[in-house]
Amino acid sequence: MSDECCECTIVHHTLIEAVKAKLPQEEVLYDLAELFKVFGDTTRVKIISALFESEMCVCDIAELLHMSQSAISHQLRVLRQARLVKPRKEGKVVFYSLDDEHIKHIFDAGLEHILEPRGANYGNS
Amino acid sequence: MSDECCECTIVHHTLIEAVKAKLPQEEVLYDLAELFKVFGDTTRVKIISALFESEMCVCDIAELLHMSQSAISHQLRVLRQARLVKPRKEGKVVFYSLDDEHIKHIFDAGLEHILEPRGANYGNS
DNA sequence: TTAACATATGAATAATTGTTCATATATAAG
DNA sequence: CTTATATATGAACAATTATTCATATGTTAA
Repeated sequence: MSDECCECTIVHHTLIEAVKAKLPQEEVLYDLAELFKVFGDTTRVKIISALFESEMCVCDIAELLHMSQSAISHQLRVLRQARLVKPRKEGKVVFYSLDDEHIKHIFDAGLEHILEPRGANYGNS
Repeated sequence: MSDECCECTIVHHTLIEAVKAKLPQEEVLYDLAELFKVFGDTTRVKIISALFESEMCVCDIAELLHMSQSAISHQLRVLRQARLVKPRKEGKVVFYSLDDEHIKHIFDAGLEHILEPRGANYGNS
């Protein structure tokens, strides 16, 4: 609980303890980061975006995004493992669709931020 | 618009064109992925989570998360560039706070998915 | 069974990214 | 000015990750 990790001396200990007490469980924050990581790739965002419109087979997605079947299949696995998409098998063909409506919420919440008119730009120092 | 990139033959061209017409602009999807990428790191998720409770200085955050000032400062830059946090300078000390309420929406939408009771697990094939 | 095809997956490679270390900048105090 | 301190940042390194290539699995049709 002391200053072992931080070389500063102006530390607001009371505040830190108060915030620490309110932080969600470590595991929840880890899982949350893992989830957002899945959304943090253009290819996967495109796949999700496409599946908002319609269920699609692997082949269609590959064609739509001009990417290899293998690349799409690998990404679908990541999306499956995050429970974002679910497969439906019909003969040789596997159709993927979105697993639940939370995905739309996450997506739209992100869009809100992206499409917001920009004020001061803090990015360039 | 043909099969150059996909070795499959069962391609639903009509569907693909329909979906393609409805996809958001390439740039929007790219920016969206970039935004989620920022949320896709445990350290940054923890910082954001902490700032929900209170504005904090760099030093406090470093102490809270048991990390170096440098590491936190680097991550705050990423968050700044994504317009997720904003700095407030007070003498030598810089206090950071969340830039807008969209962040809470994104965060909560992610939590919805994380905390949902799990049904079939598609992840392990 | 064999051939054809849609999808999945392991290994390798290239690119991206988080942290550390050293150091720079900026502000306050002496 | 000089010193001390809070924060920022460039470079290097380690770890992670997306795609490609080759191949495996599973299903249909002959």
